[in-house]
Amino acid sequence: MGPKTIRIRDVAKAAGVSTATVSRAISNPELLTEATRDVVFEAIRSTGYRVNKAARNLRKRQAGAVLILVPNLGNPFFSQIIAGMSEAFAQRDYSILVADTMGNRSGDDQFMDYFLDSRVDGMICLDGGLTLQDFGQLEANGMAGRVVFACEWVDGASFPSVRSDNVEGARLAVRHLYELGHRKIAHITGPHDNILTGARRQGMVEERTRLGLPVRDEWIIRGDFSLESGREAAEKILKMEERPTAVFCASDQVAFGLISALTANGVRVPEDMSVVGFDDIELSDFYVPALTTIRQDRPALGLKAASLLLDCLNGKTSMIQSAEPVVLDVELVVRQSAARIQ
Amino acid sequence: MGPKTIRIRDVAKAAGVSTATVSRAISNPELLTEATRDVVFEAIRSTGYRVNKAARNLRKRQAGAVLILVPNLGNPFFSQIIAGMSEAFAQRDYSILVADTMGNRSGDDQFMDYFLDSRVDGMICLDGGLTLQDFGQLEANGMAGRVVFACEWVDGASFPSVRSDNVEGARLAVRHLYELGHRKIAHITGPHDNILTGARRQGMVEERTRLGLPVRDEWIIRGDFSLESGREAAEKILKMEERPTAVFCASDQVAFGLISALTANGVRVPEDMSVVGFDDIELSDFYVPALTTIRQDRPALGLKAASLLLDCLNGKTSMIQSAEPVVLDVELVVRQSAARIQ
DNA sequence: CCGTCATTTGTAATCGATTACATTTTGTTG
DNA sequence: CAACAAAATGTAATCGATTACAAATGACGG
Repeated sequence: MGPKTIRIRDVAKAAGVSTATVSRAISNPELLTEATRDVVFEAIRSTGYRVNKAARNLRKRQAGAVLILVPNLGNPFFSQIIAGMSEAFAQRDYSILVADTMGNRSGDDQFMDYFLDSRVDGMICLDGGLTLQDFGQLEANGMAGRVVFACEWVDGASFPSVRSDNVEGARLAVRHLYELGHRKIAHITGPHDNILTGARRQGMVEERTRLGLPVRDEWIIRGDFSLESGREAAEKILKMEERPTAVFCASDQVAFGLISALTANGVRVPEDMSVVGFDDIELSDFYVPALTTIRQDRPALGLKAASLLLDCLNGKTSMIQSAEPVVLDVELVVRQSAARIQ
Repeated sequence: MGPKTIRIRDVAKAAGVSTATVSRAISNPELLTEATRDVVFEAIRSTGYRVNKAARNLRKRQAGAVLILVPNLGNPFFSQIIAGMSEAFAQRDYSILVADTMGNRSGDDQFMDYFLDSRVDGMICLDGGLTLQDFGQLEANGMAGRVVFACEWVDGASFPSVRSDNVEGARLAVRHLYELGHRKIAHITGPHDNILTGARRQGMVEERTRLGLPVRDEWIIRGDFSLESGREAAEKILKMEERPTAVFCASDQVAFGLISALTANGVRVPEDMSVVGFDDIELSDFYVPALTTIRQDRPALGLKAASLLLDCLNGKTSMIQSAEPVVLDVELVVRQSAARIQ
């Protein structure tokens, strides 16, 4: 039996005041006389009191926690964003629950349970793969205004969101390759139902058209952001009758998979083929060759998403209204994986 | 404003029974007649009732959540372990809170707050950097028996733990290099105060001695598991008067940092220098060259740690007693970064 | 020194589920 | 069918903090 728990009542007794006063000392200190406040705080210290969150949450009808929904925790891109968010939430005394959807498109709405069980007050969704049906659910249960999207988003749904300028990122990548003399540029996309896939491909195609580059259907290869899909794409590229001289990949992981397989097949990067990624995860600077890529500002993404959600939860309705997505600038990071065409 | 919440009382009314019966239908269905059970479940379905976790937690004096304490969420090695755990906990209806210590050795015991605020019932600690003082705290607050260590651990403290066979892993690495003809083998360690650092270095040194290999102090280079420290180590190696022909790194990330910097300086891996890592994160198979490394079974680690903790929390004291650490086998994964000496 | 209003503090209801204990129902047996 | 045990269900206290409302205290002008 551990030391028996100290309730607010015990503190009240020790301080010679009512429980209401103790409660106020904690959450609205300005309501109290300096004298009482001091007495109460002293009592809190001497008893070692800590508020019981379960009781508080029950009474205040809130959970004191937020859910972060990630498509793949194993991907460092996401885990580093989370690291950023966690700070913002910890400061405001929210706990963070993390759930990995594992690309689970089986529509079991598991994330919904967190809301329905009142385990969380809000959610940051890093997974744009939610179906519109899920959204019906969300709104029907009055959870609109408690959800913020980060990185990904859902077309047609008007939740606050923070994202990088994906279209511009793709343009930057293509332009960079163009300036290095490349004309035959391929693209490995993300999964076909992903919203980022669309944005990045769109930017890529637009810029390619604008620059008057040749177009070949087979130069747009379907991937899924994963290492493995980069490897698979490499095989396709090696078999092409007209091989591109450069590839823009929808993620750094894809780029790694691609380079790894190309190298294994005797195609040197960047001498024989230039490669550009997207994300700029930490490893990109340490790959061989160091990866030229588009940087997303992960800390800013996490922080901004966190503060958007906090605003929503604290009734800053102005924020909720502004369904204008927050779009963060991206940046081309030039390293060694893309070179002037030989 | 949403549809007003449905309380257990509402279900009771709908089913024509008492709240106690409803509660029992949910948590001890075997106590009820099949008939009443059916009536209650039907009422639950028709009302769309969901238990309020805050109320339950308050009454049951538990939190329904566990804390996972990670030294660095950005490291895929950890995030992939978490992915494994999360499944085990979700099944048993526990939420997981994730906190990143960010290598925070400032002794602010932040993780303690989660317990004291009764936000979590238990913790899995992936960070062996806790000081003995922290442990005094833990035990003083009756939190022994609620903590499980995974991967890392703390010497002298007797918490249940799951870990890989680090010593054997290091031996395997050295032996492999030996068999490839290497005699001058260096080692880049983890941070000096880390428990894994000790185990891996010990295995390395033991095997080196056993095989009668030459010893040079400067061949043991201090790192900290990070990419950057691998890069720094490369500089030291390049300046050595007697350069080793192979390096065993305490983590895959270190190996990447090392290879990246060596390559940038014209030292080819594996032709001029062999490198072996530790962990076998997903990327290792996609690095250039693909990394020869020691595989830790991450899914098993996560799963085992999770079930150990669940056992503890559910009073399987037999488990708590057995302070014998669970040690999982490691495996040498041969790829391209270590080659026969030329 | 009193009345009025503002400030500070206290009392007790409340959040919603669980469970000890009490009561009723069912089943068994002589 | 009475008598009793076992099984099923109900009643109400409880977990611990918050807060609406009530009461007390203090300030101040006349």
